[in-house]
Amino acid sequence: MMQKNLKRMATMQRMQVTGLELFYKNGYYNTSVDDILNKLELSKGAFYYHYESKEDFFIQIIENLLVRKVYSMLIEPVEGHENTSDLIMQCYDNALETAVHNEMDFGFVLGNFISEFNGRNPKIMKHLNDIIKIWEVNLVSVIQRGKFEGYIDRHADAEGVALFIMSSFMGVRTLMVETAPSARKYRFMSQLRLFLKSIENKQPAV
Amino acid sequence: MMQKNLKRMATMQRMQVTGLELFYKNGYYNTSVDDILNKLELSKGAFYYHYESKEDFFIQIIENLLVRKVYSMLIEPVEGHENTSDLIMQCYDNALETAVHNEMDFGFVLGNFISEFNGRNPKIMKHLNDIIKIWEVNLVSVIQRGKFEGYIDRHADAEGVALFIMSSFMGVRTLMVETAPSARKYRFMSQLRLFLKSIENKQPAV
DNA sequence: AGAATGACCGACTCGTCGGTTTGTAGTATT
DNA sequence: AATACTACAAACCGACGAGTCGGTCATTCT
Repeated sequence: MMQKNLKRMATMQRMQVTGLELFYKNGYYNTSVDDILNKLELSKGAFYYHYESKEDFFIQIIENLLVRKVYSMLIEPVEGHENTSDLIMQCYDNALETAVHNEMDFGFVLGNFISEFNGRNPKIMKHLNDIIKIWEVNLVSVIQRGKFEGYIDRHADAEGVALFIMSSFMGVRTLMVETAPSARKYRFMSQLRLFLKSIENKQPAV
Repeated sequence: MMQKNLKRMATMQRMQVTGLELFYKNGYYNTSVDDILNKLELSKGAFYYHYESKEDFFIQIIENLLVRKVYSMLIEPVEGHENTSDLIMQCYDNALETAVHNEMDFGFVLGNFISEFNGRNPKIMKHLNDIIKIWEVNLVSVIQRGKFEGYIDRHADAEGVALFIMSSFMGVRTLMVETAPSARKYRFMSQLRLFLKSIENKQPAV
């Protein structure tokens, strides 16, 4: 009976992975359940045996895949105890690198879905916003800690800095989709570095 | 015979204005031609008398409405000869204010459509990208001029700064859609001010 | 007045998509 | 061996949406 459950979960997992891939590529409303099923060579019956609806399916994708990916790509990497702005730089440099190679980076996936569901599906929006909040809260606390540990200027506004970083990151991803992603990444990172330098603590505790 | 043309253009204009409104609110693929027609109390026949297809209709909206709005909201306001960063601040402060009141601001409209059409409709993407390019080229040249006129540090990377401003603006609009738009606008503008201060010319020519 | 044309109506086609229902091969249970 | 349940398959339903088409009616031209 553990075997049973394993099979069930394997199929659901396959559906979710392919689902996220297609939803990301074509948009949620532009991807039919059949598109996903065809790719997996499964039938409608299989889908509605495991999920209540397309919406339910998508929410499970958010909870199972999106949340974890955002965690591992945008949250965990900045949680070390080294110099705060170095950590942030490395994290976002890395995240943008996946974008250059046209892979899914999950900060952008998030931004895409938010603009797709905003004002259209409050239920899904709530789940997406929860992820944004987790990201934001974490970034704020990382910056706060940077202040305590002497890396960041004590006068810096942690909420403001976090918002600015998140905004510029999500925005540059939109601008990288068509034109010279690699050059734009480089330019963007240079400016982000300047910005982070400007809020570093000038008289670090020795 | 001029009367004729006037009637034609009036109807087409009404369709486009309502079309943009609904496309913005619900997305392009999520808005049916009938939705627009019902709101205007017009029929399918009227629509396909004036436009070849839904796509043709949308492209005309871009050329007639979007381009001009971006011009008047994001390009013209920064073209004065006062202090460059002041002009930029005022322009984006103003653009975000419309966002706070849930109106259409056209930087965001642009970002929304880009993420909706990216990878799905190359033809429309081309038109949207053209607007982005116009915006970018203009912002770069404004910063260049700011350097010549002594407002901006000569060592600043104009392309980088422009990209950073555009990115952060488009990004913060996404983050303003659900949570505390007014507070986020304030925080964002503070950080933008800091960033612009950091590239101002420290020894202005007297 | 009669013909032509511009602007529009509304019914219809044809395809798509979310969701339902019925059936069934394999596996586990009793 | 009979039963029941899991994990699907396949056919189907109703809606909705883009685009078509024959027709209408007022205005303009001749």
